[in-house]
Amino acid sequence: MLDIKRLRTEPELVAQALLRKGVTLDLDNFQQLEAKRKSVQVSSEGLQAEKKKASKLIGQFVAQGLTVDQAKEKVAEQLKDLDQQLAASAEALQQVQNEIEALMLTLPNLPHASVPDGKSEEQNLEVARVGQPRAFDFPVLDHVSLGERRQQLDFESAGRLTGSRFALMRHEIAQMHRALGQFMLDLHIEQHGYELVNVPVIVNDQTLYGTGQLPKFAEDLFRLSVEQPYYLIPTAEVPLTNLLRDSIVEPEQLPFKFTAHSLCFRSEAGSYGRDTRGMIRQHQFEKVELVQLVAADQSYQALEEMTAHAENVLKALELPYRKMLLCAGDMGFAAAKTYDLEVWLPSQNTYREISSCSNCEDFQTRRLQARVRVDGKPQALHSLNGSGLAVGRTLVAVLENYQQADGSVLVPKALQPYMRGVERILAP
RNA sequence: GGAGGAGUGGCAGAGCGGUUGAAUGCACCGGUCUUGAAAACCGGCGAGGGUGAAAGUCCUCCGCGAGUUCGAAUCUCGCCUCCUCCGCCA
Repeated sequence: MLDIKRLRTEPELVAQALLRKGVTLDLDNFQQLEAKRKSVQVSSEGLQAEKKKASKLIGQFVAQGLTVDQAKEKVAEQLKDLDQQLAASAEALQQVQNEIEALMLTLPNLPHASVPDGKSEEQNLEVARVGQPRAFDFPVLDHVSLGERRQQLDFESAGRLTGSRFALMRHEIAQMHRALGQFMLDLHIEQHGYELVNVPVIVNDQTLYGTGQLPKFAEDLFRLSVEQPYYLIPTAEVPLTNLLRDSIVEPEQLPFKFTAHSLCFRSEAGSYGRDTRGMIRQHQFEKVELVQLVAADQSYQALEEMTAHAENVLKALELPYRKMLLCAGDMGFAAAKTYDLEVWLPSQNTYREISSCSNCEDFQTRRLQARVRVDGKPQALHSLNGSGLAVGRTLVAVLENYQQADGSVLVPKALQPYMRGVERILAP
């Protein structure tokens, strides 16, 4: 959530920044609401103060020896009509505040100054290109053909067991998938200094409000049909970032660096017809997530580091990729600055997103009340999240980039220790 | 699932209807003393929000939500979490 104080003090600036994200803020409406809120809140709190005083007065009289009825008699004049006014005033206040809150919840984070203008992914900026796409002297297969040829990728069974956009992996492909997750976790724990966390994949609505998935993006989530407001997580970012909710930490505890390997669930509403073939876009997938909670003045350095941590996975697996700086209009709701990593997919002859690393600044932590004590005063932390990496898409990239003419797939050197030394899978 | 018990500030722990945002201790910060440190002593020390140029001032918060009352940390109801015992279970 945006800082409402900023909206009050520099509304034009905020509106301009929002425009870069493609959001038009009705300033007149906002300022009207604010004016109303101010007057109603001042009078409401004034009435409340009056009532408190009167009640305390009764207490004093009783302490001096009057009976309760006598005491009430003495302040009856003051209390007259107060209740009615107060009730009306409190209700009015609640209503304006609800309206303002509802408005605030729809506003995305502001883009950082270093983020380029742009409406969609066409305006994203390529900032680095690493590795050379391999030249193939045979017709390349996509991962679906590679996997189905040996009955190790089975979308038909998954479709029967559940429905579309689910995958079933077997044997060597299932093993490689598992190995990838373990390999990534170890890298982040041992080389990059992250703490391993095993998170629940079901969370309540409050948690999803904290990171900004609710209320705006409810249709992207799977909600459980139980009495409680329980949802499947769309990413481990949700539980990891919420770990520091309602807490004030000491500066020396920073930075918090969490990693988790989890299942992720997305309803993918509104993406019918996109990436329908294969494992690129699934309702259920695995991801190794990186989350950092850092001091406000450290977050942009942390973003560079965290992106490098994700890149190190691709480098270790020797997968060609490029690093994109997202333009303002293509960024997510909570992000102030985002780098996407896109891996080369030979079958599509293009780069496809495999990681997204964002600095959310204090957009999430403000709601979460995740703070650090600086000079005795609580200050909102900055939160960052990044995929390190999406495991299913990494599997796709390995299968396709390491494929051989006979339909087999070489195992990347770095992955072999995680597959008991196996050097090749899907051999004919 | 059944039966009991408990949720108060960073922690421990009082308060169980009246000027209580909350005693006391520990921790923490500042000071006195000391060559220095420790001890001792003195003082300070929750969060969120409103208003104000500021000093200040006001509101809210004792797990969460309703209710009773002029007044609730204290009473009533519902929910959540944790602990103990029984049952079931991976």
